[in-house]
Amino acid sequence: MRRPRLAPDGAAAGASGAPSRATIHDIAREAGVSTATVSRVFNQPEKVSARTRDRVEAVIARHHYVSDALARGLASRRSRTLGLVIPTIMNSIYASSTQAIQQAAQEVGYTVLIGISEFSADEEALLIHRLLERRVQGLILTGRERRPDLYEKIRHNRTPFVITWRQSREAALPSISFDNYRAAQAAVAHLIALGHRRIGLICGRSDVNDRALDRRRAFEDSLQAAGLTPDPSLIFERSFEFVDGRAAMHTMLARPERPTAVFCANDIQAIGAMYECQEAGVAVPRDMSIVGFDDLPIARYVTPQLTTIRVPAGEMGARAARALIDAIEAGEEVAPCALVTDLVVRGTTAPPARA
Amino acid sequence: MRRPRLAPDGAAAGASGAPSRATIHDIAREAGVSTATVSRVFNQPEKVSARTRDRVEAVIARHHYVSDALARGLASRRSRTLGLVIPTIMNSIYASSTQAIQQAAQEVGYTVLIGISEFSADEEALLIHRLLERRVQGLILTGRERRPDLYEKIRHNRTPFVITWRQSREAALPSISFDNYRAAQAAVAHLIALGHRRIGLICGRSDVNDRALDRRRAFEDSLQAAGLTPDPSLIFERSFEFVDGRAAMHTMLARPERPTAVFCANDIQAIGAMYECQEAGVAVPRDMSIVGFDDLPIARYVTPQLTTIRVPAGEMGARAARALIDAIEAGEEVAPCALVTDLVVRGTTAPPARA
DNA sequence: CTGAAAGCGCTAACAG
DNA sequence: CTGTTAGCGCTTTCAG
Repeated sequence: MRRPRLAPDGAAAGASGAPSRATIHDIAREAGVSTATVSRVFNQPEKVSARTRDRVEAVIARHHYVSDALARGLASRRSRTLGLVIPTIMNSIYASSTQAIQQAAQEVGYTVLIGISEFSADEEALLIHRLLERRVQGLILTGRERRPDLYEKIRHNRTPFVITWRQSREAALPSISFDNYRAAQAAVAHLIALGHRRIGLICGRSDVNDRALDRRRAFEDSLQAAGLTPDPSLIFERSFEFVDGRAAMHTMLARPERPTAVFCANDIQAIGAMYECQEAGVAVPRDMSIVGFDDLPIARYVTPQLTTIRVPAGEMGARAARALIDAIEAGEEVAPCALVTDLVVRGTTAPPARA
Repeated sequence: MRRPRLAPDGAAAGASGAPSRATIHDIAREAGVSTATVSRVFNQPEKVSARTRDRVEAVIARHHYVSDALARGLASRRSRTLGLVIPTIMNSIYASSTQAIQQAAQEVGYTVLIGISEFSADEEALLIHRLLERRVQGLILTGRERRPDLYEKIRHNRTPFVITWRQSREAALPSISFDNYRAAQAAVAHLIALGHRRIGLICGRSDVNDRALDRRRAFEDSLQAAGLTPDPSLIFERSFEFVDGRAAMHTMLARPERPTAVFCANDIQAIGAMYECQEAGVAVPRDMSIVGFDDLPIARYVTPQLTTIRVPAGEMGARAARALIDAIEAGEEVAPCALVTDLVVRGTTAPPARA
C-alpha cells in the first residue's frame, strides 16, 4: 500500500509529521515550473531565464533539496564516478596516490569511490563487483594480477580501467605506473656497487602482491647477475608493518653469517629493521646497510636518514585519474604511461665494514 | 534518438558490434522467467525453486551480469551505504578508524563511501552534499564544528549521523568518541607532575579543527590550574606534518628561555620535534621532555620511544558504524557513547634536568 | 526558453 | 513458487 508522497495541500517539509524529503516534483510544483526546468537549472542553467532560475533556486534552498544521484545516474547513464581499489589504507604511500586521484577527479567533477581489499583477492573481486554495480564509469586498480574472469567482467560491463603501482612487463593491460623490477634493481645495484656480497631481502608477500614479486625477482636476478647466489634463508616475505621488518632483521642478525646489507622493499619494514639493529647494537650503516622503498616522509625522520627508492605516487595517481577520465569521455581505452623512480641515497648505506 | 536496447534477435552480449550491458530484462527473457523472479534470485533466493534458480544463475554468470545498484536503490529506497567524512588520509590515525568502520559495515552488508575534506569546511560541506545525493543511509563525521545549516540539511534529508573524534562537551549531538580535553589534560598533568614549569605546545590549527582546540584549551587550563602562566610564544598551531613539528621546535629552542617540555597534540608533530632536538644536540628526555598524542605504531619505533596518549581509533570506528547501522534500521538517532584514552608513559619524558 | 511524455533498470505489492 | 503491474526520481527528446 503506497501512501501519497506528499500531503495534498502541497505543504512540503516542515509541516505535520514526517514530511518525506523533497523531490524534483515538489520543487517544480512550488516554483510553478516543470520538472524539466528544475533539471535544467542544475544541468544547463544557461538555458533557463534568470528570473525562472532565481525562483527555482530559492525553492531549492528553502527545502534543502538534495537531488537524487541514483535517479540521476539511472536516467542519464552517467554517474560521474570513478572506482578505486587499493590494498590498504594503513600504508601512507597509498594515501598519497589516493589523495592525488581524488583531487584530479574532483577538478573535473568526478567523485571517487574507494575500496580497500586488505590484500585479499576475493575481497578485491567483491569490491570491483560492487563498484561496477554502482556504475562507476572507470576503475583504477592496484597491480595487475587477478583472475581472468574478473577482467572479463569488467570488459563485459564496458568499464575502462587503468592499472597503477605496477607496470606490466608481460601482457598489455593499460597501466600508468612505474617498473618495480627496475626500481628494485637500482636499490640492489647500489648495495652491490658499495661492495656488499651478502645481502638480505625483506619484502611483501609475493603470492598476494605482484609488486612484491617484481621486487623480489629483481633482487634475485641482480645478485645472480653479479655472481652472487641469493641465500633463501636471507629472504623474508612479510606484512608491511614495522614489527615484521623488525622480526625479520632479528632472525637475520641471529644467523651465523649475517648479511652486511638488507634491501627492504618497503620503508615501513626498513624502519622496523633499523630499529632492531639499534636495539641489537648493530650500527647502521657501519655494520649493516639498509635500503628502503617508497620514500615515505618518515624516511627523513629516522636516524640515520633512510636510503630508499622514491616512487612517483602523487604523479601516478593524478595522471591515472586524468587519463581514465579522458578515456571515458573519448570512449576509448586508457593510454598507458610509464613513470620513473629514483634511488635516493641517504645515510643508511655504506661499504661493508670488513671489506 | 533512442536506439533499441538490444538487437531484435535477442542475442545478448558477445555478438555483433557493442552489445550494451545486460539488464534484468535480458536475463529474465533468456532464462524464460519474469524480471521479478530474477530479482528474487538476488534478494530472496529461498523463495525461488532450485531449478529456476540454477537456470537464472547460469544466465547471470554467462553474461557477467552485474545488477544496477542505482536502479536498485531507487526502487527499494535502500542504498545500504554509509558516508564517512575524514579530514585527511595522510595521517594513519584516521586509517585505523576508517578500516574499522569499513569492516564493521561490511559485516552487515553495508558499503562505505569515503570523503576527504583536507580540513576545509567548504570541501566538507560539499562532500556531505554529495553523500546525501548518493542517498547514503547514515553519515559518520569527524568533529562537531560546522555551520548549522549543514546540520539542518542533514536533518531535512532524514539521514542519521554520528560524530567521531570528538566528544561534544556542549550541545548534545550524537557522538561516539572520546574527550580530547581530558586526554590532553592527562598529558599535561604528567609533565607538570614531573616537575616541569615551562612547557610548550605544538598542536593543529584550532580554527579548522575542534579537536585541536579542545587540546589547546586543556593545555592552557591545566597550566593555569597549576599556577603556571601559558606563554603564547610557546604555543604553535601547525599542520600535522613532521616538518611542522620540527620547525616549531626549532623556534622554541632558539628562545632565550626555552621550555623543558613540550606537549605535541599529535605524534607526527612530536616525532618532527624529537628529530629537531636530536639535530640540535638537545637530549630527549634529559634536556627536553616530549609527549605526543595518538599512539601511532611509529611511536614505538623512534628512540627513545615516545610517551603519548593512546586513542581508541579502531574501537571508535567499529562502534560508530555499528551504532549508526542500528539507528538506521531502528529509525532512531544514534545512541551516544564515550570512550576512554590512556596516557602511555615511555621514554621521552623525565623530570627537568636542572630541577 | 519551457513543458509533456517516455523511459533508465530495478523492486514490491498483489494476485494467481 | 511465479508473473503482472506500478512506480522510485530523474533526464531527455521533441514540440511549442
